[in-house]
Amino acid sequence: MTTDSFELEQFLPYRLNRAAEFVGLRFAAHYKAKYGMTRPEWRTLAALGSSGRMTSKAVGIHSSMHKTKVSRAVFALEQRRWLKRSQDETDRRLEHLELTATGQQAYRELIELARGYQAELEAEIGESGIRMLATGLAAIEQVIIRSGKAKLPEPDEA
Amino acid sequence: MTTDSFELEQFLPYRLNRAAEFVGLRFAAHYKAKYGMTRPEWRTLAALGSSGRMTSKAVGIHSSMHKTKVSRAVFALEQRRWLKRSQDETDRRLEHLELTATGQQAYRELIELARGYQAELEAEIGESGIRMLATGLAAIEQVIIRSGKAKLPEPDEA
DNA sequence: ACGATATGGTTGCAAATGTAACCATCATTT
DNA sequence: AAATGATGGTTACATTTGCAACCATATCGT
Repeated sequence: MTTDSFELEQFLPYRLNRAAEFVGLRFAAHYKAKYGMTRPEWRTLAALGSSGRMTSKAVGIHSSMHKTKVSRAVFALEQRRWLKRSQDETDRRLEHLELTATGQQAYRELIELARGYQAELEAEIGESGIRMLATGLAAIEQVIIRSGKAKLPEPDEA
Repeated sequence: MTTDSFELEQFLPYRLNRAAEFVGLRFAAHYKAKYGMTRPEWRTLAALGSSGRMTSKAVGIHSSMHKTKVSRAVFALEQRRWLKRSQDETDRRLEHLELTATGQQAYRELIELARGYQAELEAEIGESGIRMLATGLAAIEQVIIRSGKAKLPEPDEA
């Protein structure tokens, strides 16, 4: 009986993925063209830029990225002299990351780009569309948090 | 002036991507565990299962996948004897794809899985959340279509 | 009818990613 | 204080991906 129609077009995971991919790639094209940076790098920069000095682990939590992605992004940004590491004195396992002056400059430019893109999106999607989307996403975020993949970064700390 | 706060948490591409990843991976875990199949394979199966005989290119359009992804997925499904190809008689460049009996059986099971998961999601997210999300996604889909990445498959044809 | 161009589809190669194992350090137990 | 186990972070390896070049066939312009 339940053998009737199934349309990919109506399937939520599919729709979400397609929308995310479209919206994400279009933005990535901007910073990739302008700064040759990858998404993990952009996210790392954004995390450090907005929340300041923090560890790799904290970056991962802030930006929902796996250890290894963060590790490689940090390495790349370090090469570029956009960030510097410093060992924690009391716990020598962890190192604190911080944007350099150049890094902060790049951050400022990048968030301008991001704001511009978000505005562009809002114009295309329409105000009510955006509001609804945001509400729906918030609901999913709740599910994510409940599911244990929580983040919610307090002003400092993981 | 515009140098004030920027939070990744509020950035639409980021939020969309995280939600899509969460929702998508959780579903993928189901069919990966049960059938050892990849997402491109699942999408291909879904496209062929719901719309019947069509070409690789059409599959790509139906499921928003790049040529190469489709090509590889088709190959995998063929190995598994879930689909068979047949040359078009009048245009020998293209080949038509069709699910075998086994493939159709797998399809039926898979869409049961998908329906179950979608129901689960709706329960977690809540009815109003789902409605809003769907509306927001529809708005984005309009943008995608206008942007030239259209799909909109007529009963047959690319 | 012939060269240029386009189209469906595959493949080679480089880059991105995920997984698991790993290293070093810290915490806990005894 | 030694053994056990956790934790932050990196790395090796296999898999997945994207891009561009490619092959074969078809179409278009002349």
